Amino acid sequence: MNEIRLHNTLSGKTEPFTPQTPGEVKMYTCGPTVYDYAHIGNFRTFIFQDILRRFLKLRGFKMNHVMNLTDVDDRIIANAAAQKVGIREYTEKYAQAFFADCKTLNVEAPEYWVRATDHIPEMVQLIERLQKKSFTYPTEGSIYYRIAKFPQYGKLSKVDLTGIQAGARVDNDRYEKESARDFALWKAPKEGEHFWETEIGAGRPGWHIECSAMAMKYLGDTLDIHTGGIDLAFPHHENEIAQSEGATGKPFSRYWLHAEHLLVEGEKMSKSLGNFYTLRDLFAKGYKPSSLRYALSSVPYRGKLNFTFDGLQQAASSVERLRTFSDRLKQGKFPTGSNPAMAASIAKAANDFDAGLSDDLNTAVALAAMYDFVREGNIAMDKGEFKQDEVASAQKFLADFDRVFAVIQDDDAVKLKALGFGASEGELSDEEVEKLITERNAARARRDFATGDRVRKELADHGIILEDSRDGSVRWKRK
RNA sequence: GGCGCGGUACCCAAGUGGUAAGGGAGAGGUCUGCAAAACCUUUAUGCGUGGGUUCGAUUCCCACCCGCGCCUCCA
Repeated sequence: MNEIRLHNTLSGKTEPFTPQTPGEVKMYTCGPTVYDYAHIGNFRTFIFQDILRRFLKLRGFKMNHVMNLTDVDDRIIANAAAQKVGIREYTEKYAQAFFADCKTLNVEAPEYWVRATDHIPEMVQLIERLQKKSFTYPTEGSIYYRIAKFPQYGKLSKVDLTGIQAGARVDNDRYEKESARDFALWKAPKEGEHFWETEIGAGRPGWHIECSAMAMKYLGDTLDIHTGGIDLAFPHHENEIAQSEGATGKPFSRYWLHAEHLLVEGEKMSKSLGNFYTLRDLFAKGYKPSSLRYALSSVPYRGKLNFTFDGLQQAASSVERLRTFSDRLKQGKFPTGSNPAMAASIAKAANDFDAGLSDDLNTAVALAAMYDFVREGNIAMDKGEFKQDEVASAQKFLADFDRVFAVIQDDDAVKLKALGFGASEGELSDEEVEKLITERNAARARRDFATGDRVRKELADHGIILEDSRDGSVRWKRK
């Protein structure tokens, strides 16, 4: 067990991680705004936080993890109005799609999924607390946060407020603010917009207040870890800090972790460049969920990830290598006895794996540890030197690996089918495959290789790959 | 302009003051009836460029070039 170290945006340093309560981690993740399907950039961040929570769980921590769905904002209000449906109805579709996408990518459900619109009273209460402490001021029915009252503002993102003039308008907000950086806690209703009637007036919440209110409701005043995409550090997280710490006077989160963005083919992903992808776009092109998960998790979270289709293909090959080895371990017949060298190799790999992830989730190093073991394991198996006594510990290591990376277990076809992909016509059933393999074996037994190869070709045309092994048995898999 | 990130082989990518992990791809080979899988060899005397510090730098310092992000909604 290596010391877990995480890079804290707050300090700008990589620090040893210890939760407030031993053995238990209070974590909050800024989830998606459900106004559309989530894209691969979103999932880079969500897979990062998933790997973090999975690793912490592997290390024995009990997770108390909250993830929100922002289901009220300008885009949602505008889109729902355009479609003449309520915002709940509008967002429900995308919320369900998001859950399905998470499931498809093996992004674990947090302990709590929370929605902004289910927590209006909590937000109102928090705003009232801030009002009592003079952190707010009203303007034309809206309520703003007075940043001048919170001197530490900027400590997370290191923004420098000098030069921002009071009263300046830096956006097209039509309400008057005392200072340009002041932000809305509560927005007065606009004509025809959805609004809530509350103790602090009619209106709807500003964007930042939901996270403060929900995080503190479920996790208490001080969280252990708060995660999100790098773009959220400012202003979203900075504002969360201002709101929460303004109200409680206590640190809001002890560690802040931010995932870098991804690029697509070296460029910023954007709809206008035509390089904007949702999961469904990729699955429709025939890529597998496991390939995407691998591609998005193999580059450590703090660096930019250049997403390319070539990279997706490479990821598919890498996953295949792991799966082939895993199958070999499962199906192989190993000689009795033990092999101390192999036992040592497994132990070293397991430790290197843990050391990699412990070092601020260095997934590249963790993967390298696995591949080192795969190579050594294959060599030993080829020589018949992989013994029964090591099977259990090897499988344990693979299982632990997959508790974090979650790519070895092969259920891509099932996942795709659930989303309505795959299941291409002409797909062979397992029985049909087995029948053809039997046919081929018979042909090979009488050294009729022409027939045997014809059957193999037929199977290949249906996406079935055969592997003849030395003992005469045949392994097969779907491409 | 302010703050920040990055530039390592064909591609992805880790990394350290002492001479470059791992994966993918290509080439050759072993095994195989042939494949597939696996394994072996091979592909950076060099880690954006130019200086400096040092016995020694890819790793530290300075300058410069290039790409990118945030500063306004954004994972």
